[in-house]
Amino acid sequence: MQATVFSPHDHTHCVSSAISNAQNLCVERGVRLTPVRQRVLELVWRSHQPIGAYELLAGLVKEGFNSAPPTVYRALEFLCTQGLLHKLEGINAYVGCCNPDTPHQGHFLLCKDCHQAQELDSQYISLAIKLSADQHGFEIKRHTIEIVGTCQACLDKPKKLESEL
Amino acid sequence: MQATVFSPHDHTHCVSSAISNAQNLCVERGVRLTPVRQRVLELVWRSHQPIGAYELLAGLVKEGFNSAPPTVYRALEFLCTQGLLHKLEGINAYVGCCNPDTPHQGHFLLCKDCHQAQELDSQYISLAIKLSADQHGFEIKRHTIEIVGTCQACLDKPKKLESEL
DNA sequence: CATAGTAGGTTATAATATAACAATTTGTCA
DNA sequence: TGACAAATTGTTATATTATAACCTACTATG
Repeated sequence: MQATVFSPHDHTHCVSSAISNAQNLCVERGVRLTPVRQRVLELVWRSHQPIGAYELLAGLVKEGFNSAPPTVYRALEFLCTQGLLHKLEGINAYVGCCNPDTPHQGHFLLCKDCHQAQELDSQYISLAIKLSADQHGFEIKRHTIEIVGTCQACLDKPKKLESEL
Repeated sequence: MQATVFSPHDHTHCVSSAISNAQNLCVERGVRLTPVRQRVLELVWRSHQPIGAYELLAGLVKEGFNSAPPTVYRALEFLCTQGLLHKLEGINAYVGCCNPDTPHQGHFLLCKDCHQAQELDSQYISLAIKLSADQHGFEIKRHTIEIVGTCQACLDKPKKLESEL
């Protein structure tokens, strides 16, 4: 089985490579990965789960950044526009994009037990969507695919007892 | 081309048949389509676009129903649970389900010009999603598919002049 | 170093959603 | 029927998510 966010891995490495990748991309594109933006990106990547705007804001505050919502929302907007993050609409939370070099739409598996999000890259899903849209003469701008359920790791865990629920 | 919400049609008919269908379904299932619930369902169906909770609430108030948010959110929860409505997560709005008899997940085309939502029933999309999930040993509970773009009708309209934008 | 454009600071508020508890209605069965 | 349990709705308050508007500061470039 391939490595996923659901399986154990060295997450520190994920974070640092995501940041240096983002730095390179921003230079190439002539856009600025300012301190706030980079910090938000790091905070998202450090989180083992999709993370909400206000939780990110709390993280920024701890490090002396401005504490007003627009700060974090502006950074998030920039990062999403650059394809460095994806927003999960179903839960109002953000996750790092694994492959920001090639612009694409996020497809996600969201585990309702461990709350982790695995980004998919399925040509089949994209194709099926394109076919359906074409049948309706519909021109696609972007799409949101969020699949909620239980990941392999959580399925393998022993079931919780009633008393623990 | 098949009839869609994007093409002209007698919407009054859509509303009344949706309501009577809902009434039958609720009887069959032994659940109660109370006045508030039915009114919310009607308001959603009457709207030619996906409609938000607070706009629905305003509609309820006009007719003497209670004006507090829980009123409408409870009705929406009931209607979504019964599969009579779908929620569009990307825009926090609700649309009537065209086929509530057979429980299913909604797949939607959302036109960013006319703001109408067309529900799809694509086996290909469902299958592609199932395949991807299976590859990851992921057990699907539900999924959200929202495709944003421009519908056929809006593509056919003459482009707006700069001055009109 | 002027200046235009971009980014960030600050205050206020809008929009969306839920918690908690009380009151009422409905179904059911002794 | 009348009493009780369960479901529904009313009510108040508040939590959560997001943006508007306006001002200040930084940055790149000629």
